[in-house]
Amino acid sequence: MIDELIYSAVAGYGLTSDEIEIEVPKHEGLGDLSTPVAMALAKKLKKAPRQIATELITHFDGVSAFKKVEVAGPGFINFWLNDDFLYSELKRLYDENKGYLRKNQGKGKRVQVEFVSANPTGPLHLGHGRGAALGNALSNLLQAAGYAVEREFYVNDAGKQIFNLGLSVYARYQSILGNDMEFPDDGYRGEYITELAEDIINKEGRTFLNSTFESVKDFFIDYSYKKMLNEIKEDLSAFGVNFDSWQSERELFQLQVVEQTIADLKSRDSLKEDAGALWFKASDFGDEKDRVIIKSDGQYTYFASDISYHHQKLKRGFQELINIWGADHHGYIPRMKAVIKAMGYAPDMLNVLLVQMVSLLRGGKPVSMSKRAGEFVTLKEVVNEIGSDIAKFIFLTRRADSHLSFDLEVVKKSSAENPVFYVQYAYARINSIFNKALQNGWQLQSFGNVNLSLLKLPEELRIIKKLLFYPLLFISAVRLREPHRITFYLQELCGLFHPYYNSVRVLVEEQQLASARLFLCSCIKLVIEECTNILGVSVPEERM
RNA sequence: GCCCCCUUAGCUCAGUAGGAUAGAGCACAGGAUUCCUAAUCCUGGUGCCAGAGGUUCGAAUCCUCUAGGGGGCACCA
Repeated sequence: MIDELIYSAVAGYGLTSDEIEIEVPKHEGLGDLSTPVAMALAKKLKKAPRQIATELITHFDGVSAFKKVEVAGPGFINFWLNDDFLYSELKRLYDENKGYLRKNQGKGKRVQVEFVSANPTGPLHLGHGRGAALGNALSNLLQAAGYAVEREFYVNDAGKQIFNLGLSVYARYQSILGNDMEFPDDGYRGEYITELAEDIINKEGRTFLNSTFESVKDFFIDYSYKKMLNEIKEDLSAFGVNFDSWQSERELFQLQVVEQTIADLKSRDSLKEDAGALWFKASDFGDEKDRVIIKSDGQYTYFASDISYHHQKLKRGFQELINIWGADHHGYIPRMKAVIKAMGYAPDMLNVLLVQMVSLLRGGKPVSMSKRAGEFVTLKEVVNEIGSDIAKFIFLTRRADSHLSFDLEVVKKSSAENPVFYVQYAYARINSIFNKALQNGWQLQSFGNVNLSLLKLPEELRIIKKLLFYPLLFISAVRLREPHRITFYLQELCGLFHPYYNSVRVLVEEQQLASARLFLCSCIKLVIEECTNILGVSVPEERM
């Protein structure tokens, strides 16, 4: 690999490869690759950066990969690659495929990615979809980088929200059957509550008409949340997002995990009693104040089971915990980190990625999304309307931590607003070239002695470099835990392919040249597949 | 009041382990199809990187303050 050549040259200066930045310069006149490492070393060595750079480049004398190595600007080292080197690397890319494209940064490290984890008190909304798309892509990305990834959905099937759900359905049930009762203030009001109530009427009739909620609550609660959870599973599955495990909150109580965690914290002297409640001394571990675990009425807070959930995650042996949360939970991070610290683990084992709000427009007008009021756009509706590929791609063309707004009408109507088509179309075109080639009697074995040095056009060399530099991009996407970088790369790659397709014919008369170009197309196809697999977006085999 | 995030072209957004002349798509205008898919391509220009200070060889990127937008500050979940 190219980066390794550079690493080895600088090795004598006591830098690890992590500290050596390699970048693709913004302008072509500045070389194919570049490193500012001499400038980084300047402080350390107390020497002028250009002087260091001038020394460094002597290491590249006679390295056949480089056509030219130059010191430029304040001390950049710019590299121009030999065409022959590009061709042989491209062959390696084709032969080794994923082995070439991926870098094993994880080395088997066990990472859990917990995402979505929506309360099963209603359907998934669009914001959940963003979390789902991100969690899914991030998991794929880390997996590709050699991490042992487990995807988990935490099911809040205990506590007050579930209770409210059951109560809401109960109230609706009663009122549909003519028993007028006041609807609970903090109840859920969506249409789906009525559907649940009607469901129960269809199955059980008027059985519960004169029962108090207390006497039938288990039935109403369990029926309702299980049904909602099922719908959530179906919606996610339709969205193309799957989990390895679903951790039930209830189970944590039943298996006494919560008690054990509290006992553990007690033994570490991290708890205190005050005003009849049990507190976690979060302020000892960097949080701004202490937090209640058991209320003075004896009830556990939500925080209690969350603590034990994370405790259990750590005990399960994960070396890194990634939580994808809505940005409205950001205030929760310090206390969770405090818990990790209190339990004797490094707080940076917990990595919380915040996903900002999604605001949805329809024809320029905002669509409101309040769950309680029952007016929200569900993930399902959006997926039905625009498809999961478009939805995912839009979510993944933004940084997680930036507010996102998109307009359903715009996204639907104007295909140009859907960059995913641009990518899919490139893929379909490549397939189409191959179909045509096969019809013409061309055979795959032709790659055996393909002569890549026929790929001399500037467009071709540009594409080859783009392909070969994918691993650099991959590394930084993994390091930063930012799948959206893959999305942008993909658009750039296709942005090179389409013009090429338009101006250069692949299946030319001259067999050797056609073969070389087909080879190039094959490599583009491999990389598109790799990227879209990570993003969780489909690519069409055939005509679009 | 305190805390977190955001502010980059008309719009939607990239670019931040400090690096060279800050990018893309859309929108707008004109053009391209005897030929592997026109959901494509080509040609047009746009920036007080919200503002002001600071740190240094170098700042959209780091620090401080200000303004605007969003979110959070429960013995709720």
